[in-house]
Amino acid sequence: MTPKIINREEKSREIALAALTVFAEHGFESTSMSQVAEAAGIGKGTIYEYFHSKTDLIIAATAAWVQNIEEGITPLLDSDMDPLTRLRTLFAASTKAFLDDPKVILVFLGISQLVIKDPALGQRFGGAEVISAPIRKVICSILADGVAAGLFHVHVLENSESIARNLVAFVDGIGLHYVTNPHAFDLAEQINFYLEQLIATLSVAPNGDRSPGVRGKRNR
Amino acid sequence: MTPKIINREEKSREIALAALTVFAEHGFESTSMSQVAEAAGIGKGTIYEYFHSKTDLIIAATAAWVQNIEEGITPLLDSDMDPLTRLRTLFAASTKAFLDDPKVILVFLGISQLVIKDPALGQRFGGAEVISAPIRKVICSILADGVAAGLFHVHVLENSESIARNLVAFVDGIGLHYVTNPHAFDLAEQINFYLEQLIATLSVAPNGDRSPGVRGKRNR
Amino acid sequence: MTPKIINREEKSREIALAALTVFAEHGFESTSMSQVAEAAGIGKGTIYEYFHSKTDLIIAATAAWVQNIEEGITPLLDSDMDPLTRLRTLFAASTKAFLDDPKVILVFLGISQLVIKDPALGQRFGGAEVISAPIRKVICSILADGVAAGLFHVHVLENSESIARNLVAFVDGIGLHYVTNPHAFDLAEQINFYLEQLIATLSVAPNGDRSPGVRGKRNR
Amino acid sequence: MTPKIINREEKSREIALAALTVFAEHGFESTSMSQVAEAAGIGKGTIYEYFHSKTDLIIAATAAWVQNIEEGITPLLDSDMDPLTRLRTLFAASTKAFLDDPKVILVFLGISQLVIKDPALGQRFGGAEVISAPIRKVICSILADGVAAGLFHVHVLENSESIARNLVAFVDGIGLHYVTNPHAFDLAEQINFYLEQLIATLSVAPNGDRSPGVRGKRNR
DNA sequence: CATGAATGAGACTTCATTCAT
DNA sequence: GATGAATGAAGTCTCATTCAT
Repeated sequence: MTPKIINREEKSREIALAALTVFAEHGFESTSMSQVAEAAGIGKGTIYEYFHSKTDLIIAATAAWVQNIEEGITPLLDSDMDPLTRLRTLFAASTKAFLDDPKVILVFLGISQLVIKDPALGQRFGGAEVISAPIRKVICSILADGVAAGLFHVHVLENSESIARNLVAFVDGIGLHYVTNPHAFDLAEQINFYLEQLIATLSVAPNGDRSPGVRGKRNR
Repeated sequence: MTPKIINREEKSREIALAALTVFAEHGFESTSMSQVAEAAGIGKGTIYEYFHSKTDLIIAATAAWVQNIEEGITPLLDSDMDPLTRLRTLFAASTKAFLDDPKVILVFLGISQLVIKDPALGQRFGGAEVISAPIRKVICSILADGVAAGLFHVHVLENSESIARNLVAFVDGIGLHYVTNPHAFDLAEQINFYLEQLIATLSVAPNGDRSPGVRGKRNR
Repeated sequence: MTPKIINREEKSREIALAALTVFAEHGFESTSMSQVAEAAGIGKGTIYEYFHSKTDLIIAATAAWVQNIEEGITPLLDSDMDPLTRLRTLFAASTKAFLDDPKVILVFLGISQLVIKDPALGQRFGGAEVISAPIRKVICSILADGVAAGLFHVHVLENSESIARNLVAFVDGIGLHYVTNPHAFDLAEQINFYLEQLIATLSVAPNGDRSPGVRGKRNR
Repeated sequence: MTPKIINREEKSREIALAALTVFAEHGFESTSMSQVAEAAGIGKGTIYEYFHSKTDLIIAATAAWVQNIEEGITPLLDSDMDPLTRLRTLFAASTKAFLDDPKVILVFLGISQLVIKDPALGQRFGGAEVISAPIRKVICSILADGVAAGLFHVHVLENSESIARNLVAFVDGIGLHYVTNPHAFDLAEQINFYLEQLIATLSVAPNGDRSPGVRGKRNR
């Protein structure tokens, strides 16, 4: 009469997070549902009470991952720090994330492979577009604040979406290269190089000269 | 009685190229050795005469892929085109490669996952470092020529390795995002935006002012 | 505080009938207890309050099915129609049942398989013997009436059990063939052919000649 | 260079026959592929080299079964025995088959369930229609010979297909009832009763009177 | 050298049954 | 009594790899 009360929402998230951990450790295809179950501390069959298939599980795991990222960077959204510092903090965080747990990108690769192989899944899930959305949003916000503060050139505004998208793509790309051969180069240095180069491009030159880069789209 | 004379080298490459094709179509883990054999027009067991394991095969396939890329871009190395045109041509080619056959990146993802999961493999193989080497070399060459031609600032020289590495990482990153959701943005436009922004940063400003971006590394 | 008063008998039958429906739709082994629970509008665990196992459930479902049949044909038992009409009506009903809901035979197949696999179950349950009992009883009754009315030869009486058994077996057999390939033949026509042939055999010939068929058992 | 030469046809049949044995023992759904493999003396995976799925396997097993039956009864086709003896021999054989190995009908039930659940399979496979074809053919042949020999009434000819179909259906039906509860009745006696009744109906009466049963179809 | 038949470990998934609430 | 969350055994099927020919 009093059925066991379970918060399905919460338990789903628990399982998804556990899955995230093991997917990040061994990759999606190489991780068995048994491993996920063990990591979640539940029985194998229980997973299927919450997720219809392994594919559904990685989608949820990815969503949980995105949410984690989002929660981590949200403070940068409404900060009273100056935009440059916020941008550098954001990058430092991304760098640290890669250095601390380089394999998380395996989750990204896993979902990417699924989406590439089954485009219908991409339609349903959104792909990297969805994953990168929160961080792109923060970047755009910072750029807008920078323009408002007179730090960045006004033309930055009209290109902020593209700038943010490229920035995120770069970080993912360099991160992927890094985990593939961590001894080849210094990740932090490389990201920092990109960042300072970008900031220089965005900034209003001290002498008032307009940095031309941000109007690149018109040069096609 | 006359033993069949076989050029192991050549046949290995044939198989590797066939493997490249199917890996690019379905992904590494989702491709069976049978499919590879069929694509290569040989028996399943024969593959094992040339490669010790499936992992060895994707390594060879990746190497063949890199060689393909290398051959495709070598003309840009010793071209008499001006550096800017060569740079734009190089980017245009990369863009075209992604647009024409987006799934090739599955090969890259496959080898990356292997390397990430088994770092020892990374040591032996080199990871993305090796894959991107030829293209980075070409970029560095173009940059050097640009500096020599007075188009790029001299400080570009000391950072050309980093510039090239970031550039390649960006293209891989944006390409990965693209194949994951081709409807989200215009790949060519996005890559072009990055390129022109970069060129602006590298170029000697008309007024002789030094573009500050290329010295980013000093700002750490 | 007042314990809910539940008529176990009645609820058992409700569940059994719900089970009958889904077993008839998908077959016994292919139907999950969840589906039964859903069809019955109760919780999965509740089934086990009334039935010890899935096997017990199909036994009960079969019994309920038999009872349904029984109730459907009982009117033919004490009818004032003449025996021939009653016989034809009975056959027409059987034919209609097969044509209307061919899959019900899945229940029969399911229970048969169980019984065959576990003969002990057969001992406990009775198998097709029990299922066909009511209809055989009606047939025997009709035959007796027919003899009494002078329509059927008196020798029919001593063989009525065998006649009824063969008749039921035939209908099951032809029905099974039918559901297996409904396009192969016309079920109604085929059953009708059997029926009229049988009636001819049973009937007292107009000229008073004895139909020899009903004495077949003596010819062994 | 000299690949192992395997007669796929023959090995397929071997496996199918082994499958037939175990399916007949435990039923289709209750038999695991491991059991089939063990019965066939091969590895589990080997089955899938010859059959695409478990469903394909039971189709092949059924076909092999039909072929066995066919081979067993073919001698009756061109026999110089008189038609009545041939008919009785055929029935005796069927009876013996059921008594010797009652569970074979499980194969029939298994395939029937599959076909009922997936009508498309029925289209592809033919259902009971195909299984019973050879035996119906023999029956029709015997009936024709009987008419030619003046034993059976000429009207038998025009109904021989229906007679054969009903006959087979009856045997299947009574066999199914029998295996479900072998203690309920005497199978041989019951089949014999049907047979002699049928023969009586078909036969030309000694006094030249036409047996009316064979014209049943006209009585609708 | 070349082949493909054979294999068995292991993957995903289903489901009858139990039991705490 | 009633429930449904939890489970693990078991099932079907895949596939990298081996090896006799």
